[in-house]
Amino acid sequence: MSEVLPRRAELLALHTKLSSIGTVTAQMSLAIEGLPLRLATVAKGEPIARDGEVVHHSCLLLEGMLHRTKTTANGGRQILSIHVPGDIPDLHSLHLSKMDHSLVATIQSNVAFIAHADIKKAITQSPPLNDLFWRETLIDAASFRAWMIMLGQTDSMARVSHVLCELYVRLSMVGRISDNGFDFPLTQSDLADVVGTSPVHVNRVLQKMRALNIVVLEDRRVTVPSWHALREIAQFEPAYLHYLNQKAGIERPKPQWMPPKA
Amino acid sequence: MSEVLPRRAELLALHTKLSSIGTVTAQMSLAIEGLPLRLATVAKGEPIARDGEVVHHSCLLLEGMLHRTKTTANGGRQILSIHVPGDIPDLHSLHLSKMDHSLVATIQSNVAFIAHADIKKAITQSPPLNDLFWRETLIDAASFRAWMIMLGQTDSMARVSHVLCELYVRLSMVGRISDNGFDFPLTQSDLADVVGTSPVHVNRVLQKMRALNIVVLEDRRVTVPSWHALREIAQFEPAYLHYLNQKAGIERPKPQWMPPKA
DNA sequence: CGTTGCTTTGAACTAGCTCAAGACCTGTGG
DNA sequence: CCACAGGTCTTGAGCTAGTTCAAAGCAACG
Repeated sequence: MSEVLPRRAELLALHTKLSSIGTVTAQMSLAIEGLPLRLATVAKGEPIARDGEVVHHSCLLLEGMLHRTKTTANGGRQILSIHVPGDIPDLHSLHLSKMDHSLVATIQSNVAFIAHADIKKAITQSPPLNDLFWRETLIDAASFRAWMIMLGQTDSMARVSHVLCELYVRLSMVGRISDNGFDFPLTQSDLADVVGTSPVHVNRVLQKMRALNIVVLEDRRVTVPSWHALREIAQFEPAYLHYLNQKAGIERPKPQWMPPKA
Repeated sequence: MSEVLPRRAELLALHTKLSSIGTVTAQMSLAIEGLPLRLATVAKGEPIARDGEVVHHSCLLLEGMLHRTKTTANGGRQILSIHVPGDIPDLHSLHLSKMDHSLVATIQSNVAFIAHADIKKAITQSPPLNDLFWRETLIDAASFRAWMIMLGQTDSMARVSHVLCELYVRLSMVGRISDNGFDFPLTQSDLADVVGTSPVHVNRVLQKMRALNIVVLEDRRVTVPSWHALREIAQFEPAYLHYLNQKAGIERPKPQWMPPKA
């Protein structure tokens, strides 16, 4: 991908992610290396940032899965996004420090907290890094737009397919796809709160997709026997993810990078 | 709002908008003043930027209304956002130059195009302006999240209410509310593509709301007899708009600023 | 006046919901 | 080793919010 790999192993996923959406020069790499990290492990279900809270750091996901969620006054819950290693799901808090939703660990995850002050110092020193981080938050927004379209315009099968397609592509960029599938820790109820339907209905949709051999969700793992069919049902067009590698996600996405064995 | 008013009349709405979401110093004001503008009038229905196109300028809305829209492969259409004077709806194209949706004039509108190169120069010279523009795009994203919640979790009456609440608040910030209402150029079909239901159903919802005297949409104009009731139905919480004036939108929002008579 | 675009109405239909119960699995404590 | 509790998945059956199709009413405009 890029010439300069980070010395710190924790930063590999971030580096891969940033390289997939922009150019990471040696100088930018250096600026990133210099960021003071506070490593932490977050247990499944634990909040990292709460709705309404004012935060002074952002959170880089190293390993595991996070999601953003908002509970409505009527007891509903909408999951707003799902995050994979290399993501900084609350980077927006840099300029919007009061959270308007919660960030939660989907499974036990390793994260690195980075103080806003340190990020600001780094991006002031490196304008290209400022722009790349900004771009990252803009792609985030593009993803919201894609989810709005899925929620507003498509039926439940297409919605489920869209979410799985997007995850497949994003996980493949950071080398988390194996055997045509990936670990998927959400319950069917959680998935219902992603796609805006009832858990019962999600169950029936998943059964149908399983029967059609399009996608199999079993034992917290998604297997995709037919990428073509899945993509077709979702009408999935990965352009909105704005990866530099144009072809990413149109054919069955190949893992772009392999994580080193622990 | 702020001490320093722009000398150029075109920039009033922008200045008001920026002041409502952040601090605009004299120096920032100067940097904005220096931006070369290309003024233009766009006819109703005309695209300003097309899905898939690569753009090299952004568009400041001076007067009128714009909306972002995406047409799906199955012939569906989702309206992603509605824009009021002072907005720069495609500011994101600064770092995401390939459009993943279209920007269209809802009615005949006056706009000012600003070249990306000029914006980049201005925000490089003024880091606070960089941050304020970034913040603007982040609030945009927050709005998408709010719409996702409305689409995923609420019934059609709440959806319609939400959209009207948000518009009411945002228009009030730039002084476009009069007689407890505002001009609303969307047809019922357009509104259906905002809230993700059929036009027929929007019609019935509007009739019900009219009967309950919550909101009256007639002759391209929205009148809100009961802000309290409207807000209640939408469960509208304007915190996500991240206005500095905390109270904006909780009580019936007062026009924050009055446009000068032409 | 005739066309065009928007709104309104009716009536049949359906995707997805709710409620409720049973099956299954995993971990915990006795 | 068993029993039980709690979470998840599955199934059935009746219900409802919203859809589709088609037609009619109503402006505004040339």
